[in-house]
Amino acid sequence: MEDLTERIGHRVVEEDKTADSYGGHEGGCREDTVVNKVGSNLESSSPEHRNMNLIKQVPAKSNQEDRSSMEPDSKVPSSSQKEKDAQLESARAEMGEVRLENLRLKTCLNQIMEDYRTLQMQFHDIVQQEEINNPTETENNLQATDQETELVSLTLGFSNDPKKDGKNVESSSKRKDHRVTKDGLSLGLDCKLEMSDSHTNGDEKQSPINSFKASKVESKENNLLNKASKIARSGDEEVQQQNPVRKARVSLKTRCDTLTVNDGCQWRKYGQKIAKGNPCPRAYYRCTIGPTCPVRKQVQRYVEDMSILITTYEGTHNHPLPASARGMASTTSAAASMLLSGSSSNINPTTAVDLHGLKFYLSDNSKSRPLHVYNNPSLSSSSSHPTITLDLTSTPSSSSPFTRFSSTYPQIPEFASTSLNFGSRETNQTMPWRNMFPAGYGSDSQPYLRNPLGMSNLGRTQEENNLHQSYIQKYQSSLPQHPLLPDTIVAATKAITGDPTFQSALEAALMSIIGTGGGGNSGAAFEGGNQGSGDKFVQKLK
DNA sequence: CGAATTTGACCCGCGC
DNA sequence: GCGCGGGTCAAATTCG
Repeated sequence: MEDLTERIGHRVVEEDKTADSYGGHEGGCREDTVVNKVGSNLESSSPEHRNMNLIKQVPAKSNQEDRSSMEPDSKVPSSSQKEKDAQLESARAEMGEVRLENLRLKTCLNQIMEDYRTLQMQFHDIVQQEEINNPTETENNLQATDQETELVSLTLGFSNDPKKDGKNVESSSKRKDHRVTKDGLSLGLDCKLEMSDSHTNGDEKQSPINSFKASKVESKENNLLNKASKIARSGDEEVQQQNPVRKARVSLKTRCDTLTVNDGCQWRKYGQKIAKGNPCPRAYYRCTIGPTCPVRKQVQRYVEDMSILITTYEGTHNHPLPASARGMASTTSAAASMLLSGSSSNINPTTAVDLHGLKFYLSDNSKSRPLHVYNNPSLSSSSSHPTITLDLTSTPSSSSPFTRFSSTYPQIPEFASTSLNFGSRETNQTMPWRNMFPAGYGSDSQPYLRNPLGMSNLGRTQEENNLHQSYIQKYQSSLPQHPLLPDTIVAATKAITGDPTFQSALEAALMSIIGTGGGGNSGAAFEGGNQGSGDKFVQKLK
């Protein structure tokens, strides 16, 4: 457990290296494909990787020479010919290894997909059974039995709120769990918030499904949440009144020349505002895929680097998402789940782990404010909006705001927040997610952010969570300990990774970012030939 | 002409 | 209580 992040970091780097050599589409690429992929990677690769790619090119090229040029000279081999032969031999051996590796990857991927489908079917069975058992959903069902609560275990919650008493936590978690049971995999963080909202607004008779349909009113209700919470009530509601629901936000920092990153969703702009401290206006968007979708996003240029776009997502989609948007949705909801449950674990608030270039910053967010409070005073900071920031820019360490965050945080603890920095020092140029949001990026064909499990932790059933846990444990036990990490880091990492929500968030984020060939994404290789990375990574995870 | 965007007004929370 | 700033609304405008 303790070195999960270390291992993941290790693997990401290793993956980065191997990705080029395996090239991989769908786990079964041919050698010429390797050459093509490698070639296409050259522009974006770092010098190290370029070299590696060139090395890997040799076998494939020589494979053709093998047939065409080798035969005539075979009877009178010169010294140079011997060298060539030796090269060819080694190349062949290497290719054989690659073939085997591809085969293994293929098998592994198929296995994972099979497991996933099985799980999905099991989940649907459970949902259907429950619907049969409880044909009419009423508020009574919201007071589900403990058994049912155990069946669908979610790690999200607001237990980090010191004011919240146990009773409220329990009752709210029951409602949340129930909601997820009924609504399926796509639900996440804000579904729970919505439940709380509707509950707060006295909409207790509304079933989760009905609340879905009737959620036209919901956005209004969200707006009026605080107003409504002022109305005197009894019991849980009174407690809730004292503990306004915190809406988690997920910020993405990306380099992007366009007005907004294309995340696969349809957005309608509903407002724009010049915020203090940033000459660039902040735009407000609402998801329009579902007419009642509560998801919103804010888009603003980063004041210190106008080429960086900060996109802040809030809420969870309450409708089926296009494939191109699923990865992002699962990543953001997983990150949000990590954020909301993060402070419940004993995390050193200054924990920052830099693992082979993949940096993770986690902090206690009990008083969290958006990280960009440091970097961009113009963005909002509200204690009711804990924010997790995923930095997908390639900012070097010297100018990385997150590096500054890491160093300045202890002096300004109230600005606690959580960030995952995917912009790394050494490997920025080659990280597979680096080009996630290039300018002018196609709208519906994004191969990025595929989650091979097709879900985040948010919508998991107990069985799925169990599988997930064993998956993580198996994965962890198969890896060596990192000898270089200081004990403090290891201890901090242990604390962090001990949080199952972190695990799932990390898994979802990495998986979706790296992408796989599964889940209807057949043939859609990651841009820049990193599909092989995903396959290999999946195999290693397995 | 309908949909999307723009933009000024308004509401609300927070700090002083 | 007041002012400030973030967020949202909705009428006006633009776009396809």
